[in-house]
Amino acid sequence: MDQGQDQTPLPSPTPPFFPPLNPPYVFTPSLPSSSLHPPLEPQILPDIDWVSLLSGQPGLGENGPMLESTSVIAHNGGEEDKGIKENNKRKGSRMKKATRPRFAFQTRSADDILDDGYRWRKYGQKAVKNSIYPRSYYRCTHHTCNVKKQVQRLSKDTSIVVTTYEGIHNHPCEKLMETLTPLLKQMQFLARF
DNA sequence: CGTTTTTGACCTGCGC
DNA sequence: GCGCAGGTCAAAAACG
Repeated sequence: MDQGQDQTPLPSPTPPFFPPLNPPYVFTPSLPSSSLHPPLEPQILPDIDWVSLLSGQPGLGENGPMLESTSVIAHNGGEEDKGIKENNKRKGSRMKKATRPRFAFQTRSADDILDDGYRWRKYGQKAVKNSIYPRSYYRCTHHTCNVKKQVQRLSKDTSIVVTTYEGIHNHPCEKLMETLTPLLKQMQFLARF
C-alpha cells in the first residue's frame, strides 16, 4: 500500500500547501474562490499547543492544557517529531516510519474544506473525544503523491478550523497550473514575434 | 460508469 | 492484560 515515499527527496523547502507559510499562522478567511461567504474579520487567535497537536498526542485539542502553548507549529522531521515517530512505529504494511513534515494552521472559516489548490479524497472520519465535531482525514488524489491532511473544527470556537498537513506534494498545484497554462501558452505565442 | 464519500471494522499505541 | 483513542482500510452508497 505504502510505497516507500520516505526516501523521496523533498522537491523544495516550500510547504506542501497553499498559502500558509509562517506559523503561527492565522489565515483569515480561507474560502473556495467560488464561494460567496462574507469575509470575516481577521483575528489573532490564542496560542495552541501545537506540539500536542502535531505529534498526535491525545487531547488534540480543544480542551485542557492546549492553551499553554509554544511556538512550535511546523515539523520537519527533527527532534520535535518524536511523537510522530512513536506513533508510526508499527509493523503493519500500512504504517510508515515517517519523519514526514507536518504543518498545521488555523483558519477562521465557515467551510471545513479549504481550497488550497490540490485535490483531496476523504478516506476517513473519526469522532474526537471531548469534541462535538469529527475529524476528517484526506489524502491527495495525485497517484504519486502521499500527502495527507486532517481537518477538524474546534468546538471551543466553532468558527475555527484546524488543518494539519502531513508530507510534501511531489507534483505541481493543479489549480495553479490551470491558471498558468493559458498564460504560458500566450507568452509562448507572443514570443514568436 | 468512474470517482468520491460514508461508515463500520480493524489495527496499534498508550495509560492504568 | 484490558480498555480507550487515534488512524486507516475497504466495501457499499452516493454523486456527477
